[in-house]
Amino acid sequence: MSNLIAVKMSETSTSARADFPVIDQIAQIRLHHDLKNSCSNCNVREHCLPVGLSAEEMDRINNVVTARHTIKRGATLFRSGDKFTNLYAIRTGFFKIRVTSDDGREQVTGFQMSGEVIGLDGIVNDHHNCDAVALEDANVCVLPFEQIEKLSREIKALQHHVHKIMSREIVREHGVMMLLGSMRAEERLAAFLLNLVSRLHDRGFSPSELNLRMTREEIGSYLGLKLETVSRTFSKFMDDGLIEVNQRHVRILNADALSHLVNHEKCH
Amino acid sequence: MSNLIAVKMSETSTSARADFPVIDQIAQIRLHHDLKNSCSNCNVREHCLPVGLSAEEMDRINNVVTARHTIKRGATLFRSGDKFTNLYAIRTGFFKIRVTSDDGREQVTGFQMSGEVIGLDGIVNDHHNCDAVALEDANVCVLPFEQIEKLSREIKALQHHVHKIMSREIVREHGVMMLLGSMRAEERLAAFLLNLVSRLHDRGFSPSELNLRMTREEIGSYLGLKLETVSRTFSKFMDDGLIEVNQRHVRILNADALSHLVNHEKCH
DNA sequence: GTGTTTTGTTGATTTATATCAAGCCGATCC
DNA sequence: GGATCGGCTTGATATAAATCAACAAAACAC
Repeated sequence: MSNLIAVKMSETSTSARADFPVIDQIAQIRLHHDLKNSCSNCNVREHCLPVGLSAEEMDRINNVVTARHTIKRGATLFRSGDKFTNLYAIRTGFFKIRVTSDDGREQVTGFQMSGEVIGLDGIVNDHHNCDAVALEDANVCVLPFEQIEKLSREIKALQHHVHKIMSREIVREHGVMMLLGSMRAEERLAAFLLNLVSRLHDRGFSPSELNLRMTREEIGSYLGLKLETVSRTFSKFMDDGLIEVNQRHVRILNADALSHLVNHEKCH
Repeated sequence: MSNLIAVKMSETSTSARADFPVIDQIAQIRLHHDLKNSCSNCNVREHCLPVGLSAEEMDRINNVVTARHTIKRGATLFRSGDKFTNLYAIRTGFFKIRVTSDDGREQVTGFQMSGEVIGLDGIVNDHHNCDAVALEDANVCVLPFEQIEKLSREIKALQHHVHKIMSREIVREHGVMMLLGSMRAEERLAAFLLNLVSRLHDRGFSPSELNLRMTREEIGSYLGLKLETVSRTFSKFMDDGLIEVNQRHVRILNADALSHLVNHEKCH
């Protein structure tokens, strides 16, 4: 009980500094399904789990999560070609997902944060087709996919939740395709910042401040731009008073203007 | 029985002219689950359905497909905002899938053909987030999603197949993001042509000839290019002897060179 | 069949972004 | 504390693709 309160307080304090919570450094742990580690007490459960589960259903799902992994900054959780066996629910930390073409070109396809589930790409061919690289020390729940499928056959709400997670990813990628296919550099960066800050806000962080976990080059890869263009566009947004940038710390001063940039194609 | 033979013969002949089969024009039909219309006799079943189903399982899945729609060229099967209730398996015909931004910009996110399942985008919010527009007269099986979910809980192979279809879409979109984010115009068009012709080949059509069902503008939207650039790139490929273009008919003369273009970033 | 619209091609020019290059800043390491 | 290195910024220049424009060729309508 006191544990629960401590977690909530630490949430508040980290939220105030517009940053991610610091996590402990245990390399890998087998769970003993104590209160502290159960899904029902996890502060990202509203992202990973369906709502309205019975206590019994919650318990069964909890039993599927038999392990957690801690991934150090810079390490990969899985990489292209790896055999697919698990999905991973991010508890804490921040990942980039990237695909690599035959000739070695890299493309970042997403930045994923706590509460998000990664690894769905592996289902179709039983092997992953992308790499998941931790951009800060991270902690993930290991979800053996066969067990998820088994339980999905028994718990309707879980089944639908899994479908929603996959559909959400498809819709998200539609948005990225729109961004890459028909937006200009400023629009892309504005959309990127607004998306990030909104997702962080959902998780109790500041609606106007964020700490970027990725380099300009990684942002560029995601947005289909070169790092110099990303840097220049940040500078332009600063000059225009839309944001304040200090290294990787960004404060959004005029979200409306950014949003207007995204939604209203500049007239020529 | 004679019906089956007729279908196979028509397949062969259409395949020979590197084109899609012409379809009948019934606006909408309720199925009577006769032999002719059953999934087990459908010539795209290997795409829509899992392999190794028992006769009883096949029959139960067949009963989910209670309707078909015929969509005329230019008509939409579903559009953004529509309530989501069904997935659609394309029997014949060709669709473009497009998303539209708030300010009216369109982005084609995919071109889907027979055997492919569309509508997955609608699951997450109970509403579709994109439009499916027929680029030629089309015929689709209507798959009420609730029933798909119900049957998926009972037939393990169907459940996994649904998951694979969604995962395949995620992986496909990764590829498009790579294309849009890090390839140049020639590479994009080469990748597009090779992808199209390969999917057509899977369906029994020519491995080197295809009839484009979309305009240069639609290709451009998909590839993040303007129609003039698409046209010029076609011309360049012709000049280089890689392809032969007559209107919308394309013959691939040097697939290796196209493939080399995609996989080997041009040195500067 | 003729007129009209849509679609596609090609050329001239502009422009957004990439590329090349230099220097700066902050972190890390002896 | 100074040296080193990765990450970032900014300027000058190059370039791929967009834009503007004219026209040709199909497709469609009546």
